[in-house]
Amino acid sequence: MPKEQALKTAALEKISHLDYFNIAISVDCVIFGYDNKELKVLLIKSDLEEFSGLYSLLGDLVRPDEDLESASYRVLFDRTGMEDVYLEQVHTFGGIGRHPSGRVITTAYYSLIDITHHDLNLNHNDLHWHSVNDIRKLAFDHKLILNTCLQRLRNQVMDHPVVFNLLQDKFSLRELQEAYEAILDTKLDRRNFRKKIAVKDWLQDLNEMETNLSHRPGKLYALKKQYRSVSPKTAVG
Amino acid sequence: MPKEQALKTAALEKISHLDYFNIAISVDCVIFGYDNKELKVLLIKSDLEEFSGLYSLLGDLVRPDEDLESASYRVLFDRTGMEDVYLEQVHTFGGIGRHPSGRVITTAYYSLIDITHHDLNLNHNDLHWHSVNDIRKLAFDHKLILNTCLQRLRNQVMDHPVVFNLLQDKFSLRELQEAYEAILDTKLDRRNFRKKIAVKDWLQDLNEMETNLSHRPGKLYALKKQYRSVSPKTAVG
DNA sequence: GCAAAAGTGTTAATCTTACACCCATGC
DNA sequence: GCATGGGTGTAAGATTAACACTTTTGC
Repeated sequence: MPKEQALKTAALEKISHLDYFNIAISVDCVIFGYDNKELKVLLIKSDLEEFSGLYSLLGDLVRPDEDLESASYRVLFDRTGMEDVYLEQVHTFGGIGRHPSGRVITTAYYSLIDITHHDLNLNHNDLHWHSVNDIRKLAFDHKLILNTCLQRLRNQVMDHPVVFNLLQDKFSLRELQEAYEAILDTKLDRRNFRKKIAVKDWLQDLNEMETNLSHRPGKLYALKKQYRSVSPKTAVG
Repeated sequence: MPKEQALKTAALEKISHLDYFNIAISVDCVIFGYDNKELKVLLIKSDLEEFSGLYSLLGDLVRPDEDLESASYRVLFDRTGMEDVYLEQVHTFGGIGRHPSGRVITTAYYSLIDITHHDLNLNHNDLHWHSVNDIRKLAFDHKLILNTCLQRLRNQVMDHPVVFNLLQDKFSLRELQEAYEAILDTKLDRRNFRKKIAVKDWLQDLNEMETNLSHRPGKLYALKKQYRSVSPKTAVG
């Protein structure tokens, strides 16, 4: 059994044997990526017997000396090697029976990362990117958590410059539109999309063009510096 | 010292002496009311020495056999005597130093109640309704929690039929508009407001009129039955 | 020259805002 | 009859949605 799984299971078993008044708190990260025109989520094979064969989100218990955001960044860094990623708290799930090893309340975060980033380094054989649309069943209540986070993401993309976190630094408007279409699971009109994005004034024209294409290349853009924020505006919904 | 305060303090002190790995989880309820054209929030004098003289939100530790919503409903019922109130989770606050007695992570809920309801029975001398606009400083990080919940409430009122939870069953459009104005802290145009509400089709015309007024009485309305929901749509933001 | 995608503007429909007059009631 | 708020419609402006043709590139 790989080292960090052993650690996690041990910690949870310890908790399930502590006195009745104990409640553990964890964070779970819904790590979204984007590839091949599909929205992906990073999952790991569940290490619990009850869920054998099922995948689960990446999470861990919160340590006494770290706040929730730090715990989420730690999970992200430990699993992906990436820092400075976009992360936002979504909801806390506290159902009594949600964890088979004992009472565990979990706070869900969603995160957006560039799946092609050089720093990305999946440190575990059982970590895989799954197409969000193909996911049927997950361990624990993680399908509900995923759905809740996906809904939140969809509610944000038109008002906040977050989709860019899924893309490389330079991108064309086509790539951007396809990312929006993957997230929203819908087709968008090209002209209207471009107008809508132009009005928001999020983009910097790089005066560069795409290369190595078998068709007319598009202009390349980057997100303006002032919008490249790791954390969202103060906790709101 | 009143009984339930003693209980809460005792529980927290116990936790602060348990081993380092312990984290307690609580819920805090931002209970909004509406009176005299002002948005109010129910607060209690803090029972902690560190915060003497300050008010705090109503909260309690989560018990091992109840989920987060149940804990919030319990706090609400114990403090106000009211059941079936509107309640919605907003955010979880987990900063390391946020509670002087030890590590306490708290999930914030906001709630809307009819301040004139017969069942309302504030069971404690130190419980008071405070105008949201007048609140400067609260115990713990409760000012931040209040602001976060207020922001969430403001984001919801135009899209979801929640304001009605602050009003009596029968209300005039003027009363409704004044409640919106109190929440949004802004003046609204009467004709435009009525059009906007009419389009949503939330209201049932009761064919009754206001009485005992020194001016022309308005029609009375009620929220249509299908919108009288205690819990919001499944956890989203 | 053909395939593929880039780039671009107009019109109709919808939604939002601003704004003013007459009416019903209690005193 | 006066004070107070109830009730109502319209026009201008802003936003959104639908829609098609020409251009550039690689092959």
